[in-house]
Amino acid sequence: MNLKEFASRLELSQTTVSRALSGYPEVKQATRERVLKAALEYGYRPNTSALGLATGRVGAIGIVLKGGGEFGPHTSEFMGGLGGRLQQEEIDILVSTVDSQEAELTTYRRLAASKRVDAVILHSPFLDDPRIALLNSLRLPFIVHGRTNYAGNFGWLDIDNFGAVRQATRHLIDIGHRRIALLNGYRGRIFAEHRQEGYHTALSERGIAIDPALTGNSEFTDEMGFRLMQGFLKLDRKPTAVVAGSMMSALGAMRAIRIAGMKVGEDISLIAHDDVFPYISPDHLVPTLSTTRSSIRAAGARIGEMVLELLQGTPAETLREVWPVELVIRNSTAAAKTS
Amino acid sequence: MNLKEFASRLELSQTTVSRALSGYPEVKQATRERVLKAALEYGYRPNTSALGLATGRVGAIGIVLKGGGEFGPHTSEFMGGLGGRLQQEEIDILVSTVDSQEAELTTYRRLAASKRVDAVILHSPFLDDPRIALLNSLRLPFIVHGRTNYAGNFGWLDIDNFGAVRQATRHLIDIGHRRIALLNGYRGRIFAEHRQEGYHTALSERGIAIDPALTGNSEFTDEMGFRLMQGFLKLDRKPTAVVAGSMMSALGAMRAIRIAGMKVGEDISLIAHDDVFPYISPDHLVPTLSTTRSSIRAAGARIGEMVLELLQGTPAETLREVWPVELVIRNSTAAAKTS
DNA sequence: CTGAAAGCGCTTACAG
DNA sequence: CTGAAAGCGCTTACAG
Repeated sequence: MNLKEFASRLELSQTTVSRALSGYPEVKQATRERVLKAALEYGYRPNTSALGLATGRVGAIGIVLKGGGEFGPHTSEFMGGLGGRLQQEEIDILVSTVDSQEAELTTYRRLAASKRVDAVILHSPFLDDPRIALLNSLRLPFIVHGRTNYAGNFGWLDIDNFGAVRQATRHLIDIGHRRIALLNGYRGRIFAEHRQEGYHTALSERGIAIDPALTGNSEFTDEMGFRLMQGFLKLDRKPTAVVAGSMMSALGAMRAIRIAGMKVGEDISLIAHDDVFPYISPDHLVPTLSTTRSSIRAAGARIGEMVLELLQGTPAETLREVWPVELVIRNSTAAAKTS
Repeated sequence: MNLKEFASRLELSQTTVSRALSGYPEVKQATRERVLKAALEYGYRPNTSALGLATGRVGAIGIVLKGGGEFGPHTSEFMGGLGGRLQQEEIDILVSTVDSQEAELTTYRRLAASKRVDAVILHSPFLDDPRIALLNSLRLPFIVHGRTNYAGNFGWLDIDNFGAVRQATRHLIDIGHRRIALLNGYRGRIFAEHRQEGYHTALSERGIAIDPALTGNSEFTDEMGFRLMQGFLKLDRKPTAVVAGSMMSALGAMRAIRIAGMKVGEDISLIAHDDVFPYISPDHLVPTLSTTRSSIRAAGARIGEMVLELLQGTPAETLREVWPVELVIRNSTAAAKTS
């Protein structure tokens, strides 16, 4: 059913019905109630395309994902939070899949030119990310999950990756560890750079030399955690503690440690970054896992809110947040054995 | 830039430009080339809302996800495949998040009434799923990932869950196991029912009694695999073999087995269903993991194709596929110890 | 408080 | 092979 038919059934003009539905003040209360009730009864809803054409708003937020690796658990959780918040305003998420960085840029051009979304979420930014400049030039509103060094005027939400890893590393040093490994993301991604800095800072503060052999850069997967940990354990001077980038990396690392005949929380201490997945809890691992905790789902929800604010006219430069990260000590960390 | 401006720059009518862009045959070859070249140059693309209004097609396929659990690794992989195929036609995925079954139904009504998507993908169907009847009554085209018992006229793609588990269970029996556990999904979901039947059939065929204590029904997560396996290991008559529903369940189960001081592939045999995640390979586990293999990403891609065919007029009843599942024996399965 | 009508940016039947 | 114009279903400035 379209507006014309719906309005005629109510014996009102399209104008009045439209205004009643959109909450405009100039409609008599009784009329509005009658319209809203009838809309529910007939299941009338404005055609999105017509609405988009008339208002310029299409009620969708875009996110571009690389088909290969980016459809992972982190993205899922993030989108769960984002979608949950947007759903309250009946705004949906439009997912575009691409297979290269180049295709991603092309997709932003397409989304902007065809006015397919009201805004986009940019994620996992690089140092000086070319996507930022492109989105600015396309005048496509966006919020960044993460930060960049690009000095543009845009909103973002990031967690304190630097502080999280610095805190974790410091704690390990405090309880006697000197050979501390880091399972990090790929260089070039801002969050990985911040973590690396946090790690280096903590070590330097205590006068501990940095050994490049104790850093691994890869995806945050079980498998890569396993492989990198196996590599660490083959070193002549093995680490006695590890800071892992995610729960997935930690699971793989724990497996490698066990297979090598060592015990987590005794022979090797482990702290992982916990994005708070509903299906893997650090409290249920054996031993329970010390973590730096920050809900990526909550970040998604907040970013959804920030996008809504942005679209309502809030200046982008006021939409910037750094979330602190909490260190939670459990049983996977213990004082270094005196050798 | 809109069509009017674009056409006037080319000194052509909107009609001709529109036809050239849409590949209509009545346009002179030279004209078409000039238009296509200019479109690329100016970055002109039709406004999606206008296009949707004029044609009734909006270039998006919907998928409704429950915010809680459904944003997981299986969905991610599936969407990676789906999106990859749809992207070739510049069709995007519209994700709607809901938090209840009731909200899911409401969302289909909203999507249909507002003509927000051209079709939807239905996933994880139940026995006699109410969503099927609703989508039919809404006349919203859809393809089901999975099957249902509902006798409606619709397209679907499913893997042979029955055959996969029957085959795995049979193999374990063949190598001497009699106490075989099953880590399955929740009852009521068709795929879980099919797996349960495959398991029961294999046991019955060989005259092995079914012990309900050896079946666990839950999500396919590391944590649930761990917990359910711990439960099995507490039984007086422990299983000597396990069929796990996913790689995630298997990882948790392996952990539980190790913690109990047993060895996978020696004390306990394990076969897992492998949806082929790029980040967890059964060949890299220790021991390598025997699996029933079927790429959920490939299924997503094929379903994308089926949706496109459906929208082009292919009758739904001809769009039905059951994919066979391959049993791959690796080192996690071994002959039962003679006790 | 309500309504008639222009306009959003396309496609396409119709005319040439 | 090309174009003028109606129509898709809304919103909203304007008039009353």
